[in-house]
Amino acid sequence: MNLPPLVQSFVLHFGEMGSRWGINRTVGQIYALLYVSPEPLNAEQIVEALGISRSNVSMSLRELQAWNLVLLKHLPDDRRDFFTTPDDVWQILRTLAEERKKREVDPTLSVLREILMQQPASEAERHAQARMSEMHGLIEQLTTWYEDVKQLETDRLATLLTLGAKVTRLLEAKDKIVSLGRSKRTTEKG
Amino acid sequence: MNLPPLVQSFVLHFGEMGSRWGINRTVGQIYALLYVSPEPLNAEQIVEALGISRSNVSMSLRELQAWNLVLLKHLPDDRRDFFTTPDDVWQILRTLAEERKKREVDPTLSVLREILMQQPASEAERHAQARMSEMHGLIEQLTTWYEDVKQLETDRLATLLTLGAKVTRLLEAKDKIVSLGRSKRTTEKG
DNA sequence: TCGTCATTTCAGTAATTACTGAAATAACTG
DNA sequence: CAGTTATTTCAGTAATTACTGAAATGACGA
Repeated sequence: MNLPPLVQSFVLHFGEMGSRWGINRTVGQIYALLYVSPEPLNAEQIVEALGISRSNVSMSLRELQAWNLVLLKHLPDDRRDFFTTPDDVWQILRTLAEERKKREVDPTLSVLREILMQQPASEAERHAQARMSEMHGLIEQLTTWYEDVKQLETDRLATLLTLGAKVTRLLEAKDKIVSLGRSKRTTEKG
Repeated sequence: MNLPPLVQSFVLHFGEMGSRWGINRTVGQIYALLYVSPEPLNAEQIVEALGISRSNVSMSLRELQAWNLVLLKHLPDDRRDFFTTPDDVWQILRTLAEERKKREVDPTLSVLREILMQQPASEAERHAQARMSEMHGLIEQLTTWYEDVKQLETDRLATLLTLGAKVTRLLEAKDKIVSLGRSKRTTEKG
């Protein structure tokens, strides 16, 4: 591996993290490298930087493209492919969320729905379906929220995040008022 | 594998998904099985249900315990260990979020901080640091939000999710008012 | 059309990860 | 304490996944 020390630390870390996700070491490293590179890189440059085989780079780039995490660029009078990541980290986050949802959440939702359609043939199956239904409900609620916020432009999303707690406090205040009203009525009754 | 058909579908699906996460097939299957079981199960029951070795069950349960995804129970006059998952799916979600953060986000944050402390020795490193700093900022914003909302009780969290879009609409309304005010003032100046 | 360069494919192999069976440990009981 | 049962450990092996080098494909210009 042939990289400036700071870049190398970053690249190695992403390699290790890669295996902690579903993604593999090389894919993680290439992504990290592209992310910090000031210019788009071609396959040969990646080979040199990471010291891995040309074919491995080819396959890993293909995987990154499948994840939509990488942009393909071309320079005039040069028929090699150059790769970068989007500049905007919020955009990257969106892509990541979308792709993980597609791969990890959607299939589960559809399996759950399919199973919930079927007639339980025993008490055990009845109970299992009830549990799956709880899971299904939770996931639906989360994805509805996600579909909602993913539309937001970056600055609004940022505001929403910063607000996070404050919205909560507002809700708490509302709850207190409501419960005050309730206890007042209870008192009046008793 | 010796399970009612509906349960089996669910278990097999979780096994496959398992490998898509960092977790492995067996761990995923055991978790799914425990999740839908009406009663806590002991290791031997898991062996029979899934048709895997006793030692594999032992290791996989250990992993699930490391993730805090599983509860250990004891029956009176029985010294075997019985396992369940928490009843409350929201609690499960919280645990999952917390553990994934611990494993996937925190280490990255600390690597980023460490690198950002160092003096860049070249223009390439300077640029890399700038990129890492953007990433660091984004992750910090997300984790701050997360630390905030994870405190919420279940029903408040649910409300917050349901609200998601509406809060947004409120923000949009506020933006419009602000920008109206701004353009009015601009007009007055010109 | 041929030669060159860029990329992809893929069979073979290396590396890693998952799983098993046997033995060890641990926790109890008579 | 010896015997029984539950669990864990771990060396060996199976299975899976990652990676390589060589060959194939494709896309161009002469």
